[in-house]
Amino acid sequence: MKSTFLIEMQERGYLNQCTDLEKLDLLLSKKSISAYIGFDCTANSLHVGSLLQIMILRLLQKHGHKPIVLLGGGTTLIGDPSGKDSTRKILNQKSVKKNILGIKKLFQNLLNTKNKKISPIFVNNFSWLGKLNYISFLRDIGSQFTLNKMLTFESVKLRLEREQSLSYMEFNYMILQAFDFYKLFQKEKCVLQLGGSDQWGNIINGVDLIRRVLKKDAYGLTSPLITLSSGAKMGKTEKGAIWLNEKLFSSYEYWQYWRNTDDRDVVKFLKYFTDLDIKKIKDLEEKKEINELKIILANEATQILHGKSKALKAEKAAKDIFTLGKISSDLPVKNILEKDLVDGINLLDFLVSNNIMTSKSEARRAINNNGIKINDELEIDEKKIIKISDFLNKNMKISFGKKKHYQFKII
RNA sequence: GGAGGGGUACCAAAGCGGUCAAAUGGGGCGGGCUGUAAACCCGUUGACUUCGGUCUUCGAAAGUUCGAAUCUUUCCCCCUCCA
Repeated sequence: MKSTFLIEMQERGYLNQCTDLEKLDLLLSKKSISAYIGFDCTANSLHVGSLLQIMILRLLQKHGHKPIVLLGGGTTLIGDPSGKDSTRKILNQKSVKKNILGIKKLFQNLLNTKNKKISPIFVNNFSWLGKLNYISFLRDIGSQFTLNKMLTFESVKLRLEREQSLSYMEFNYMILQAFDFYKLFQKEKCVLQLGGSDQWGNIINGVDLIRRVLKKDAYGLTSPLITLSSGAKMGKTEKGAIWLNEKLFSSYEYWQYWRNTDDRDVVKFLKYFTDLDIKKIKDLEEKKEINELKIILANEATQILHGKSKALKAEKAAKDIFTLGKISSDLPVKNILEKDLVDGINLLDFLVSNNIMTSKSEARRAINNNGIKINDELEIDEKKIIKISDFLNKNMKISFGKKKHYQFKII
């Protein structure tokens, strides 16, 4: 391989399948190109499950290519059936719009927006899908797809085999995604679509469409599905997703997520989710002890998403809490109004309203299981009222279990 | 289109008139051990509660009954066999 982008893709283990690796390599080594990845807008933030795709966009920039971030404002209204064995609920336009704003904001930190040559282009496929004319779309694009072929795709086959219903609407998803690629090829000279391995079917449809209608070459490249050594899916703790948006998942929690990586996954994740180069990772692997590696992983990963100072703070907080066993001033802080504390706040309500627990029953259970600590002291009274006196120098720490710590400050 | 089997909590799966907020396993959460890991052990796992209970949940709706996840009817969905 000649192209530095593909070489690094391979080294890091991002490479799964390509429509034509040799030709693509030749093209990439000769000139700078535009490549796109589509993101579903089913929530107002992305979660760790999308992180690998984001890392690939970053890598693209690193090697001088231009990323296109396609926000699926149109396709999210339809719902991609790939990899799902049942129809998911359909969002309305308003929430999709809101989600797009949230997701777009994430990319500001994650991608290089300063260097004009490689700064990302954001597109929303609703801008063309939203005004399609049904008849002409069927004639121009629909005619290029045969049912015979469409029925052979994994996403379709799976549903049909299991006799799970697949609506006509969802069945069209792959055509819409193919059309996206076609549009971007025309509008932005985008010659490459990237995606997870579950997108393979959708991607080759786009490549085919471009070849057939425009008689031009375009390429598709997929990354492998990440599985954890424990067998679980990446990105979800069962309690909830690991969100990238700091409001949903604080930088401290994010740091902890990586710090708690399974031993067996650490090196793999260093390659996947940090900017450290491969040599450096090999070197670290030999020289550092596993827990040090985890800290490096947590620092690097947090830095990419939340910036260096947040990463350092998270590390410092972890050190204070776990190594020194003291209350840390570097935890993210939530402010509490002094006037709200005058009458005191019921602990159960406090835990729920600050998203530490999802229900009062859960909070009761946590207390009964010796899981709640206030300022590092076990709290066993579920009727406890939080008062100003629970704050030391206007600060209070609540811990749930050994790992989750929350800091509150009176203002 | 015909015949049979089935839809139970996050998942799998038992229950088949009251003792059922529903056995068991997996998963989750908390505790212990440890290295903030894995493995293992213990506890816990619908919501609200003045801790007496109350409310919602066994595909959907209606009904029988003092009482239904359990019986009846209709509907929806899945599986197997036949056409």
